[in-house]
Amino acid sequence: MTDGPEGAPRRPRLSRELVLHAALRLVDEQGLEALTMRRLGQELGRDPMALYRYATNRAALLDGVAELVLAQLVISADTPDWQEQLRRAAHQFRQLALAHPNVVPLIVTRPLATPLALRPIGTLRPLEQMLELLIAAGYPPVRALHLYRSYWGLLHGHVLNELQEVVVDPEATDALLRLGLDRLPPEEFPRLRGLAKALLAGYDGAAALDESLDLLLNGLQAVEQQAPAPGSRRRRAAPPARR
Amino acid sequence: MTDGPEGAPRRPRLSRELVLHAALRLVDEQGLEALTMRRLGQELGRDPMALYRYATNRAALLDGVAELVLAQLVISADTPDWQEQLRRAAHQFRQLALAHPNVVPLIVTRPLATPLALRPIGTLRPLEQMLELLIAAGYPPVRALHLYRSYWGLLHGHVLNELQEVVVDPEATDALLRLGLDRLPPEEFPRLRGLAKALLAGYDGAAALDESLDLLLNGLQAVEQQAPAPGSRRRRAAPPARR
DNA sequence: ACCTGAACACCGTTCAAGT
DNA sequence: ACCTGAACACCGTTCAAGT
Repeated sequence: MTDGPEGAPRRPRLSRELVLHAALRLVDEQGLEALTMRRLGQELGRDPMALYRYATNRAALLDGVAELVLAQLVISADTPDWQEQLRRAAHQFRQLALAHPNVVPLIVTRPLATPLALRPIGTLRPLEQMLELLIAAGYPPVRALHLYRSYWGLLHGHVLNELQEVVVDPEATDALLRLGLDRLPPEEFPRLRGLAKALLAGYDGAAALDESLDLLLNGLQAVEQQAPAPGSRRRRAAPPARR
Repeated sequence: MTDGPEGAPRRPRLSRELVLHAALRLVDEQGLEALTMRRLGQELGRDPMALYRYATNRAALLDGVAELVLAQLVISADTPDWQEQLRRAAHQFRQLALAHPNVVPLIVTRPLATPLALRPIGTLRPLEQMLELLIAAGYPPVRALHLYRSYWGLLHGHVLNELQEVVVDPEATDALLRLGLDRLPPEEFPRLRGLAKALLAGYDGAAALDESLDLLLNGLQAVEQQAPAPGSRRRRAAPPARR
């Protein structure tokens, strides 16, 4: 830690944290494919082989980056209003995705490669916290698990949707979009072409996320009313703050 | 088929279709990272450089593979019951995902790299068809677009969820899962550890998808009832065939 | 004009050789 | 015992040299 009294400059002692933060920076700034052992080593002023002390693999490096972002998500269970808590976590997740768009493919995709119990611990913590939250709200554990899956699927689906709307150069959007649409045969794509204006208008991601959450929470409530209700105060699911 | 009267064996004339089908097979059988220009060339008995006639890029190859799968999805608009149609398309999409799990990362991820109007045409066709379907059902075009996004996000979220549950070796699942769960500190992960049985029990993907669709369609109906309704017959959104 | 394949500038990872 | 870096077996893509 003391970095060595007269250690070479720009060569702080490595650590897993330091390596992963450098990896995240590389991904944020230059995209996923810029994250190679060799470039990361160079970024840190080390022999690329040194990195294998902190990640057994390039795959482990990717997992680590995803974990670094996901671990910032906190779902606290010690709150009276669990629905509001889910809503806040959802918007927090959305902000993380917008802040690290290049990491989103990792977040949604890496779990496909690893059985749940073997995933990086930082990605399991939000799951545990959400289970705790829902169980504290009165849901039986198995039902809490199901609800967690719906919620998580919703979040993944949403950010994938929203990030598709982001265009690198908003200046060129108009021309680019029209160019692209003009490429489509009019007789086969009348509807899509007709929606050019709406597509250009873009997408209010926060509002769309709230709408999806409304659906989920309202749907839950509907189910509760005709089935054994999961305790906790009965409360409208509609969000308090709409735009 | 005829393979050329006396063409060299194993060297049928190339075409974009043939190249992409070979690429898909490679991905299905050996995973995404097995799809390289060189291995694909070898698979086809050609110089890898020959492939550049049919795909300008490895990225274009990836897009082509995703398109090949997605283009199998058909949303026909000429049916009386549009909700049932959405439901069928959703299950069709699920089946495609299960049939080509290695392609799913491409399907959910590649659109992030390309503006909508410039995507492979085969991936835009389902969008156009769904817009047609919803507009025929009475939705204003812009609303149809929003609904499409929710629906699409739901599908992506669902298959990502479901594919996480697939375990390569179901024989070893039990041991592996317990091993993994035991790795987690009990005091920090009591809920997750307590759900071991439920996690082992697996996941009824078709049922979960239907539940999500119920939520979406019921939620839609709820909105309609308090806003200008989108024409078309009023009908319960609950699915006809449940398990 | 078209096609081929040598060459370039990279990769991840292993492992022998050094200390 | 630890670390280093040479070496291996790959990559995608360019482009000059052939036809």
